[in-house]
Amino acid sequence: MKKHPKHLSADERRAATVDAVVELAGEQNPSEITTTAIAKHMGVTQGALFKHFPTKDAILQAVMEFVAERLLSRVDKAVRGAPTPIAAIEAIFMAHIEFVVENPGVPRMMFGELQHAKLTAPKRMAQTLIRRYGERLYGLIEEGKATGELSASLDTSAAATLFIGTIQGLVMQSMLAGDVELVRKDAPRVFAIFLRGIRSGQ
Amino acid sequence: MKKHPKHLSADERRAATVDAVVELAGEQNPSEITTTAIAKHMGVTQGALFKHFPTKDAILQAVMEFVAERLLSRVDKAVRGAPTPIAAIEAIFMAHIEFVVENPGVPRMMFGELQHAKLTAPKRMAQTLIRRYGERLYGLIEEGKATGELSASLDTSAAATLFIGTIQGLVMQSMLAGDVELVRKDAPRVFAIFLRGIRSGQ
DNA sequence: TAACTAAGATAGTAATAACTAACTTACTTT
DNA sequence: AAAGTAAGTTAGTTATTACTATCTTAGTTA
Repeated sequence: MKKHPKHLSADERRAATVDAVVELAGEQNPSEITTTAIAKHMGVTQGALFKHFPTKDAILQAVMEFVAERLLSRVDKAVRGAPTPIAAIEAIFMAHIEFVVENPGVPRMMFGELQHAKLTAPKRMAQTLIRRYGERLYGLIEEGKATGELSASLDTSAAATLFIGTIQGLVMQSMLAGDVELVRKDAPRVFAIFLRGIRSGQ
Repeated sequence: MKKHPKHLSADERRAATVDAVVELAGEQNPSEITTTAIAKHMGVTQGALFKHFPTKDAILQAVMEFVAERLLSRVDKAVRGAPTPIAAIEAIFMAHIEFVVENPGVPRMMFGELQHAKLTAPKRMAQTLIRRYGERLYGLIEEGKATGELSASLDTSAAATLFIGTIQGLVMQSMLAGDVELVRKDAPRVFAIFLRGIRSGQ
């Protein structure tokens, strides 16, 4: 509910819709976000949404696509600026945390989508995102083992799982406390323990 | 849909209702579990549920109470049988994983409840459970630091957060793969990394 | 400026949700 | 065995959901 130019182009309206969903997901249970709520949040009637999306699922899919693109591009950027595998892993971690703090609705939506029994379009998007994310992690960890920075006996896929879980745990804490900023403060402390678990014995 | 004695006592019917919800949560999105689905799963009409619970929220609250009791009693049992703090922490971890594998709907329900914007009764139950769980963890970690098993410089609350996140990450993996058994296999490998992160220098 | 098109509003529909009132069946108690 | 009660069924009500058909307005092009 920021600015209300009545008429937007189709592209702009679609982008505004995605933004609205991401914002709403930061305030309320993603599974309770109705098309009416989305429309109201953008200052438009509910029916107008269906001029730009054939179905609600298509809206959610567009959101997941947007999120995937944004997050992965940040991850790639973080990797590029890091001199060593460990530095890259830490950079990814912090970039991810920053993304979560800025868009607290995103992990909640992701988790919500994954819970669906049948394989909906947005759920498939979420799966693809995590898979691609995991692949990047896997590669970096293997690289770290090769350079000797990380323990040679490290279980790579277990480490990747723990990495994602570490972030997940922080998100959960923030949901419990109802305070997103808490994540930013706790992140380095939790990451330090994770790092100690994977780096080569001094 | 196992056995259908038409008439049960109120207590039995309430227990059967809780069981039904836990089972359903293992198969489908918890937020999509309707009172109709619950009733059908127990071989009873939908209206019958409201002879035993005033509202749907009351059903969910009863489920959370049941879950909290069950999980915490397992945790306490695991602690009692462990000789050292590290052994206790590992026992809790494995007991929790076992609980999750047996009741895959539980973590999904918990996470779903926490996502609600307003503080519903079941959400408060979930918060209390995690808080009490965290307190036990905190105490054990401090104990481990005192005995020298755990690194003296360890950040206790960060370690507790990571512990929960470690389980959360495993659950997420299982939801991605759609295979709960996977958790049981991966758990020891992931826990090993966590342990390496918290225990005292080699 | 007239004609056309794209975006939005209005006012619906059908499906499904939680919940309820009235009735019926099974069990218990004396 | 009669009477009372607890448990369950039937058939609703109201509210809300995603989605849609029809009309109106704003913006663009000839």
